[in-house]
Amino acid sequence: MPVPATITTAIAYPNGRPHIGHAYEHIATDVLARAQRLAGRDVFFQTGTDEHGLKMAQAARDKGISPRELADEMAGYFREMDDRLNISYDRFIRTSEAGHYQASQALWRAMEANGDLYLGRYEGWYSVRDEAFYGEEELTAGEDGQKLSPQGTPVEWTVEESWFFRLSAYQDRLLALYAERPDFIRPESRRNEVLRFVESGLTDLSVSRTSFDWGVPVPGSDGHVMYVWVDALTNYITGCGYPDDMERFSRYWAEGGDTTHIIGKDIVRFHAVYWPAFLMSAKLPLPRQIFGHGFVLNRGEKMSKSVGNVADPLELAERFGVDQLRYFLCAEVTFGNDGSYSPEAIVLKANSDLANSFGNLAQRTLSFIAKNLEGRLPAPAPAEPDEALLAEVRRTCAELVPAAFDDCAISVAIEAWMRAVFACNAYIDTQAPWALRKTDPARMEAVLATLYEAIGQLAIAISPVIPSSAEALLDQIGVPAEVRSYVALGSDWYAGLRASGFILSPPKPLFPRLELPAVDA
RNA sequence: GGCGGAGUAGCUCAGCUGGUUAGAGCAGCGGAAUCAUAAUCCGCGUGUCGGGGGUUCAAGUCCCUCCUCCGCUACCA
Repeated sequence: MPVPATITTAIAYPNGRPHIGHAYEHIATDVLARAQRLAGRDVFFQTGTDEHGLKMAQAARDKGISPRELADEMAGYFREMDDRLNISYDRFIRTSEAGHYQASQALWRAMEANGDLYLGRYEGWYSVRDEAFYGEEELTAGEDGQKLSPQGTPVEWTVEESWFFRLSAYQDRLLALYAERPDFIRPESRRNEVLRFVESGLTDLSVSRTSFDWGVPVPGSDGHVMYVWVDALTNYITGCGYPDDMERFSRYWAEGGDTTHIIGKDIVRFHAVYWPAFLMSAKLPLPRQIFGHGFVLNRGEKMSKSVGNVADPLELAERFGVDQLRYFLCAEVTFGNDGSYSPEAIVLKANSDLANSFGNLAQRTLSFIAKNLEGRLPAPAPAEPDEALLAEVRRTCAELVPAAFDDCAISVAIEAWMRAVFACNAYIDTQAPWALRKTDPARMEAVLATLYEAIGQLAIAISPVIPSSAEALLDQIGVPAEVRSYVALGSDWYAGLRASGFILSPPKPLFPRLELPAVDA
């Protein structure tokens, strides 16, 4: 029995509404989680929102509401996005939950007990108006010689009492970890950056703030709240039961367990350096892998509010379809690299792969059966080409695709799947059942039976990416729920289904062809 | 500045530790077929593998150098 798999997105910082980048991360993670479930794993998939910190406090103040009110509102948008995009999370965690405060404080105490926390002073250029510290190199000089923040507000040298985490003590252990487990940080390029960063020397980390109070209180230290990353990272173990439900914890956050954090490349350091150091300090197990994915760019350009090219994922889903959007992002973007999106690209990809290749394969096969056999399932009589096709499809669906998903190589899995779809279309053209209809009805049935089975396998294989479409197709062709998994792909459901007297209803197209968008500026 | 990555067909990219005539998808052109969502199938690429130099029997694949782009270079998250 394989060990349980814990898989997480980063928790989103909800000082604004979700954008396509959040959607991308959640979709990709969902695909990986669904693939693990199909592989028979016990999966715990967590996502959520990271609600503390200065920016949230500021955003709330700007809107004239409390941070908690803002968090409630924003968390709702994120959850709505996840639900709309068919994200199969098991837990949507919010860092403002009471249980999370307990977990964060328990982690804090554990680090403190290990001697890694000490009270010190944080000094730097502080802007009262921004409520933020800035580095010397970020400052500009005003007219009168006054130093100014990047926002143009005056800064002054300020000393603030702060708790520090003895990160410097973990340099060697972290380097040993990276050396021992080359796959701890992926992809390779991110690993190199982290290695270089840690090799260059680590300084202790300021882990508390006194300048605002929207955060988890530091236990036994009035006026201090935890640095937001300390409590944000803790979300992963909160969701696994820490510290109260250690039975659950031992299942989903075990030593030698299989935890994967899917995160954006911009926050790799927090996950690959701070987080394992915190866990080592608290004597808790480490995740197995940190995967830093790339960004989705709008026509090759970074999205920003000021440019006004921020894509609303729900709008895209509404316009093109949830599965079409999911498929596009997974197929078009090599996981780990940046990718580019445009309405034309979505339409092109969805039409060519889903509507024309796979959807039409199903449609032409199923409608042929519905018309010519009145929906009765055709009798198999495997000849060489049939066996060759099924062998290829089975190898793709039961081996290649799951292996690629397991390796977080989402687009590779889809490419393999597409090759099998192409093979089916080539097969149907070569065998030409429409010609066999008059010349050799038995052979025609054998061809159709082969295709029927192949289509079922293909639908199961791709279901993590396009879950609702795959499910609709599998329902349509009567594939029993219990064989819809990678582990059951070898089972002969077709014979049983046929013996049961299943009648195929006339199919309707699975993926409507999308129209190329009118020039939308 | 330091460190790292990338520059391969019109477009998006694959090419692991160097080895047969450099590949895939999309787009384009030609043909076939007509079961199907005018979808499908077959065929078609003389690409200076960013420029230059070098190592080697052999380099997209290693070394040097130059050009361009990107990332990291710690306390906003």
